Amino acid sequence: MYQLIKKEGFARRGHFSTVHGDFETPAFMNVATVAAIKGGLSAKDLEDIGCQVMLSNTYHLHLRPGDETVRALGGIRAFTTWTGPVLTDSGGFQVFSLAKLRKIEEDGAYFSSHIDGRKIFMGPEESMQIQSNLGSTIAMALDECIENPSPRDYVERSCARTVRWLARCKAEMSRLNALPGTVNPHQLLFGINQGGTYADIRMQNMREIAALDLDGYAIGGLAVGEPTETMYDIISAVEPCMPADKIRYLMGVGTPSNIIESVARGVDLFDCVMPARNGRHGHLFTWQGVRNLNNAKYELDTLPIDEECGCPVCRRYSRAYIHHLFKANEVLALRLSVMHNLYFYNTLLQKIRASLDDGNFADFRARYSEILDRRI
RNA sequence: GGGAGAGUUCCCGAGUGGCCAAAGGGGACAGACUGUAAAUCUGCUGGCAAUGCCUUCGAUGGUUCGAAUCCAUCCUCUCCCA
Repeated sequence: MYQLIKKEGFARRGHFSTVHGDFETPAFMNVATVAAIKGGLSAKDLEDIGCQVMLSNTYHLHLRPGDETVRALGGIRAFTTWTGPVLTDSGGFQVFSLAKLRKIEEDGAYFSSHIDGRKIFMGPEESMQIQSNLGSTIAMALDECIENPSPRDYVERSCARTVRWLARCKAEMSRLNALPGTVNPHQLLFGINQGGTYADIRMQNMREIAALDLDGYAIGGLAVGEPTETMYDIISAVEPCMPADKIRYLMGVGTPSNIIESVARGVDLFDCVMPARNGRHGHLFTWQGVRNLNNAKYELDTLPIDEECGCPVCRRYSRAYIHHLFKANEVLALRLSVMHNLYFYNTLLQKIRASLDDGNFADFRARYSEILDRRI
């Protein structure tokens, strides 16, 4: 499934093959939490902006429209018409982000639905069953994403429980894949490394889950409160413990610079809401840095968002026009901005891959890592 | 011609003697956002040598220790009756 093509330092150029199509790594997954990219983008739009993998969410789709409904409609891919690979997150991040609405016990997490308040239970088996119904290419194990910083004893107990959950996820996934009528009988399962900001816990946890021989491994629980340098240090500490022949996914990260720096530390796969959310809020990523198109200085600016960008938005519209759309509160502002930002992220990863192919990733990193996050 | 009412800081609008540089919206300006409870949230919006001072609530004059608030006149606008 994962094939390592080439290395430059710790950075890895690879290829990942699935029953729903292959993708090149390092790769960025475009986040469609509720089976739609917020801001008004469709599966067709994803094709137009260079998306390789779409990501959706177990918790959200379980609540609405319901995973049984998605299954009845042929699975998430048929439902959305996205024909490529799909990764579904397990609901583990909602254990973190909906902390005020949930309670964690050994069997799983109890939520109060953020939509109508009704009680939801999601344990490892339930998460796997929902993801099986969604029929994604890759399912994520149910974990607890712990906020940083957290007390060491809590992190140790939480990690131990997440490992127990992981074993249950693996068993349940095997059972579900073997059932007749399963939407995707070849559904893959990725495990998730946790351990907060404690390098030794992280490393020990990584060795434990590596022993389960899963289809891929994620680093979770980063970019949730700790300083960026701490995040980089944790990645570097965990990396030697990760199986070299398995894909590595850094969950929920990050800024363009975070991605370049994480590739440099051995990460293959990313996802982040930032390009979509910040785009909706007027922040546009460019090869010179980040522009806030809400700013008054763009009122009469006839240039495209990014003169170096070849996206459908930059080929046609001016900063002044999109600035106006934001001021006028038009949904087109969101759509155009998210489209540009996702194109930028997908292109960023494409350029990273090209630089690895050419053996000059170090040059690429030196040129862009600093400037892409700065505000202009 | 007769009667009633209204004019507040960029806009709408609250405020009827001190706690008022003046509530609350809107707009403007700026910031945040990292496995999406987010088309959201936060800050700011008279001036200054700034724990204070100055200018400001249609205009002018007055009452008062003190006026956006009370009185007089004027200006402008709205509504009703002729």
